[in-house]
Amino acid sequence: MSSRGKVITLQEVAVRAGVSRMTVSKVLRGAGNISAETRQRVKQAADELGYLPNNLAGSLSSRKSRMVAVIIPSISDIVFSEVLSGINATLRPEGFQTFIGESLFDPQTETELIRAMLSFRPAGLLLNGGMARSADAEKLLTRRNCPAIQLWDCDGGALDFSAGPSHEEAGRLVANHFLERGLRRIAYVGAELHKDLCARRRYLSLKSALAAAGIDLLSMICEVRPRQAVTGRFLTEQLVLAHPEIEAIHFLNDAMALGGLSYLHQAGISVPDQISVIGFNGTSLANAVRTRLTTIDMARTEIGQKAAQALLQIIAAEPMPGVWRAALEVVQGNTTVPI
Amino acid sequence: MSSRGKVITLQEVAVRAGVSRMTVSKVLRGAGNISAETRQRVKQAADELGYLPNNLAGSLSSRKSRMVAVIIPSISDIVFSEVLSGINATLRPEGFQTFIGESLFDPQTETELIRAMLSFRPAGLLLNGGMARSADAEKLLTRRNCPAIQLWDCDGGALDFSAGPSHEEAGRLVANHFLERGLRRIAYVGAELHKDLCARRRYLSLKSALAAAGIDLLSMICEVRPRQAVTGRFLTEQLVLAHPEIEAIHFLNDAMALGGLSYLHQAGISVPDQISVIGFNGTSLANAVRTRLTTIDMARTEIGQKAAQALLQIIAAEPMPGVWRAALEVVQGNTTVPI
DNA sequence: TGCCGCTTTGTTATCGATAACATCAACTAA
DNA sequence: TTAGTTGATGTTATCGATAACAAAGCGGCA
Repeated sequence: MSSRGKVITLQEVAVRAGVSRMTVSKVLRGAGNISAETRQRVKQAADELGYLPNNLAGSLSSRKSRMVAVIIPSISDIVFSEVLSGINATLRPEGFQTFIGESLFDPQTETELIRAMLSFRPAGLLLNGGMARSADAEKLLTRRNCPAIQLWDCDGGALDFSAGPSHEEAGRLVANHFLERGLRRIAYVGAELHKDLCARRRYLSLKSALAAAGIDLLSMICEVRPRQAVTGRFLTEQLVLAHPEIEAIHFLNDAMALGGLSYLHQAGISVPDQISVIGFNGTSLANAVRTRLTTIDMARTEIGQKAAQALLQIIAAEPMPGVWRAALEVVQGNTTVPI
Repeated sequence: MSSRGKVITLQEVAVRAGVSRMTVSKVLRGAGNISAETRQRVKQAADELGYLPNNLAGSLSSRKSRMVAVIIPSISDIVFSEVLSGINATLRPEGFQTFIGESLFDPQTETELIRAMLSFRPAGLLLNGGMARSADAEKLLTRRNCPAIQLWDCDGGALDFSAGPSHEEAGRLVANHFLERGLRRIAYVGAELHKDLCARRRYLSLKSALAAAGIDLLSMICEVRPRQAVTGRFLTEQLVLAHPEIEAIHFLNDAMALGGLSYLHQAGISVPDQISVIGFNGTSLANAVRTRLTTIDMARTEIGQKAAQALLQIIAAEPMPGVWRAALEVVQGNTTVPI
């Protein structure tokens, strides 16, 4: 906070409008009964002085806030931008502002973010599920002073509500998709599963669904490279060289799948004739490039909406613990054969 | 802010540790001279009670804050995630937390975000350049109570510092790249230029550079569709059908370029033999799919770093208006012929 | 012995708003 | 006329921290 010019407070506005601080406060919040004439005078004074309310003082005093804290693992993940749209579309009309923090899947960073955001006494906290959470973070959440909601995972944990897909279901859908097409030599390509626990659950679910059908899933997982296209490409190369017999690959997400496809094409491996491919999270990109990737899609915007609606309800009334489960849909592209 | 349990304040910690509020405050901030023994006792008390500082009160009283507000147009734009990494990498070690707001290129939303963030009296404000800014927003920025820095555009406006590429230069680079290869029937494909003023400047710069060479740029611009792959695909189709003579296309960004390439491939148009293509913003994706897109790259992380460093300096000392200009580099892919 | 200065801790006055209640005028109803 | 309402505005006491200064304890040194 640098010292540029004098800070305008309610007091200055009050003096200029010839009323008390309290009256100015009421006018600007639209509270209480104030005559039209006074209201007009106050507004004009505030405008002329360029008054900017100090939320620190306001929220401290009223113990209320219109700020909603959202903490997501990665802002570059296309996934979250759609969830966020849903959140904003629901909260902004109600006068709430969302402030976003990015944890980069790092528990330490997430903990500090939770602490920083809670210390501003927000109206609500929206957190991403499927992250390894530190003990400190858990403790902070226990002592939180606002409702907290889990996003991106319908398995709610200890929070007040959760909205997202079932990652177990996603794994099973992939298994079925491959099995229905008679594919049996199946591989999984992923990265950073120790960070992205949702992806990990999909992986484990796929693995056990296949195991139930007597199939052993081959895994190509790298914990140190990012969950991105380049990594998908690299791991696919490793996979194909080591296991040329593979018939199908499921990738952690669409970005990695696109990377993998780029290698398969270059290596002259035909998709889906020789190898079938499924990604996760239908993104606009996945359907606009040459290959239309078979993927699993869901209503991401709606996840955000449901989460925000739940938050509003919890703020208004009291309880409403619960879950909203996002429907998953396999989008048939041309990287697996249609049935 | 819901009423779950009693809120723990400095007072409760002080009582439990058998000291005054002030002592607790000093211990937890690491300020003043406090004996090791007292420090230990206070820390333990705070920990046992699960004390969470109230930043509203703290910042109000000290008129200092460790929060930095960042407002970006779109979190899904891969571009900003890298800039943000640079910002966080620089600010977090100094104990600052960044809170992000998303404006979606909407001036009204941006204005409300600026207002909301400034009303929390942040230590600094990082804004994206190249947005149409409302009069209210300008007024807020004039009366701001913290340093403000412009990102993503080295043309700083009225702010304290700016870090980013020169979009004029980018347009010229594209023009030269095409001209050097003897291409003369050139088109531009973009969207939402009334919102993304940086893109608009690149476009205008390209257009005038070509005009200087006696070439009339053909424009395919849609103001209502999003700046994404699907739009790139759609507009490219329109373009090619209406103007089959086109030899080169520059796209607003890599995502749109990938969409366009997908159409060109499907239509059996060979790249770069029949049509050369250049995108903007080398993204990891652009280099991992089948086609290696020729694009313009820059050190995005460094933009964030420079902006954050400038902020720290301005916070510490007083002045330091200035500019940091990000170097641009044409990355040769296989969508234009090498020279 | 008494004054000085250092370390450690406490006191008091804010920061800039809002909640809750008080006040006062005008007006209504009995 | 007089009490009772209602509407419009002001007063006082917080909210939970920190700044700035005051005070107490202690040893050193002339």
